Amino acid sequence: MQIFNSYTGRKEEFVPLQPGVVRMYLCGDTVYDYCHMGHARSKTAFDVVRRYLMYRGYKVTFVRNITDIDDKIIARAHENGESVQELTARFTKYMHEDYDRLGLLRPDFEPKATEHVPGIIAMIEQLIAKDYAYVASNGDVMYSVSKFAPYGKLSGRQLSDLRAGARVAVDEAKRDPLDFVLWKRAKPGEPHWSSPWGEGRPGWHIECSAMTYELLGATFDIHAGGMDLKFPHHENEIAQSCAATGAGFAKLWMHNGFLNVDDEKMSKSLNNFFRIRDVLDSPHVRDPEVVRYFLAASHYRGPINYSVTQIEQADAALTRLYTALRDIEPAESHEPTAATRQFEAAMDDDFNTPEAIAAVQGLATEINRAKSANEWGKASALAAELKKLAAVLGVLQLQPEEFLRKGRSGLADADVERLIGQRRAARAARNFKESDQLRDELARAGIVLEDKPDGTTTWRRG
RNA sequence: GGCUAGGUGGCAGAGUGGUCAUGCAGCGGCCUGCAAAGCCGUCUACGCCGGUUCGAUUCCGACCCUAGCCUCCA
Repeated sequence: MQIFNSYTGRKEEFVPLQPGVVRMYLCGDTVYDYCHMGHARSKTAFDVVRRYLMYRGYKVTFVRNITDIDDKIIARAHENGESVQELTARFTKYMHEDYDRLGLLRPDFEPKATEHVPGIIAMIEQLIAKDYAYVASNGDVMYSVSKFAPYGKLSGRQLSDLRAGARVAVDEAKRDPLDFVLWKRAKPGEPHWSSPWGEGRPGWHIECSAMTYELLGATFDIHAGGMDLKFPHHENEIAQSCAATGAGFAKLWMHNGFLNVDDEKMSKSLNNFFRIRDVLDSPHVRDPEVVRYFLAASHYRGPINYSVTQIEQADAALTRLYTALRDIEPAESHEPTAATRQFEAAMDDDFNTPEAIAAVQGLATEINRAKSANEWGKASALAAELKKLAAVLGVLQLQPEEFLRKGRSGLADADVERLIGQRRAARAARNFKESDQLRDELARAGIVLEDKPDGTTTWRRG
């Protein structure tokens, strides 16, 4: 299996540190607001990575953190007139709701920054002892970037370039403008923990270093996150962890591309911001699997453009798969066909989900051919294969009729059945004028009818 | 300004030194009372200019354009 390593900029053969076991860390969210589609993209991309590693027989330990203390959280809690705990508990709950709806497998560990303060303090003490960190004049503890020679390697930057491009106002307390905060002295009224440097709280970057160390060890297999975290967050994690432990930290770095809207980054200021729950509740999304299909239809490292058109295309493509599975009972077991080989080859090549989807769609065509030829045993075996592969992408987990009849448009199921009954009577009487009128009426309500050779009629929401 | 990705047919989106991506949409056919679904067939491509090559969308160089990062951010 080849995986693109952001650290080296190359595809590399994946060899876990321990045979058969993969330890993986994904940067989670800061819980001060609802999760948006960008979060969905990143989490779904690595959910697919995790599922495929499991499909390949690895035992995967998957850690995704929750940042439940930082400047934005404190500011938002203050605005809302609620405590930090109330705010973060609420948005953690919403996050779980959204991620569960998206069908993300729950992490094996979901550490919170506030529950790992002792480990954070211990690591900062290590860094000070090894002279990688210092207590600044304002009482904050800073990481001294210039002490860590490989700084900038992950993001391909030179310290000199960074300094030249720095647009940050120079902080008097820092010895170098690129130094970053490990421990922040608490201002009055802010949440705080006792430390050797007085009452304060952790900086943002240190939590991931401390929590990976505690849960996965000094070195582990895969560290993943969004492109935007590459610098400075992941660069800083490397600096902290390697300096503190003297070991190698993550063996492989994976970064997902952005989710854009109208070819621009999604942002609140551009008013092109989409929450996960609003998208899942929108009329174009009959089921969250549509969103998963949309996300899997692009490669995880490239940019992806969110639009209603894209969602509709994903719905059409997924509808095709479910349509193929209609009227078939998937077999208990099956022999893998060329589609499985194509799927695995695609996924083995840095998780090429678009190519994997091509294999899945090809399988749907094979099923339809088998059905046309009345080869039901073959269709049944292929259906089992299709469902198994699709499960890696997190789709095709519903009963076909359940998916196809979902949707917000149109009539209640009972009304649909009643009108179909009337139409059946009209057709039996060869009153095609009336039967076509009934079909048109249903079509206007978003119901698509399909007459089968045996005289029965099935329906779906279009 | 520095750094990083990318520019593929009507739309979306893979990939490859010379033969098919895939889905949707279009067109022709089969099926159907007519449709729908399905099947068969089929048309629209590889930013621009050079170079390497028997042959480049694919390799190399220049150029143009787009997005992202350099500041919290998936």
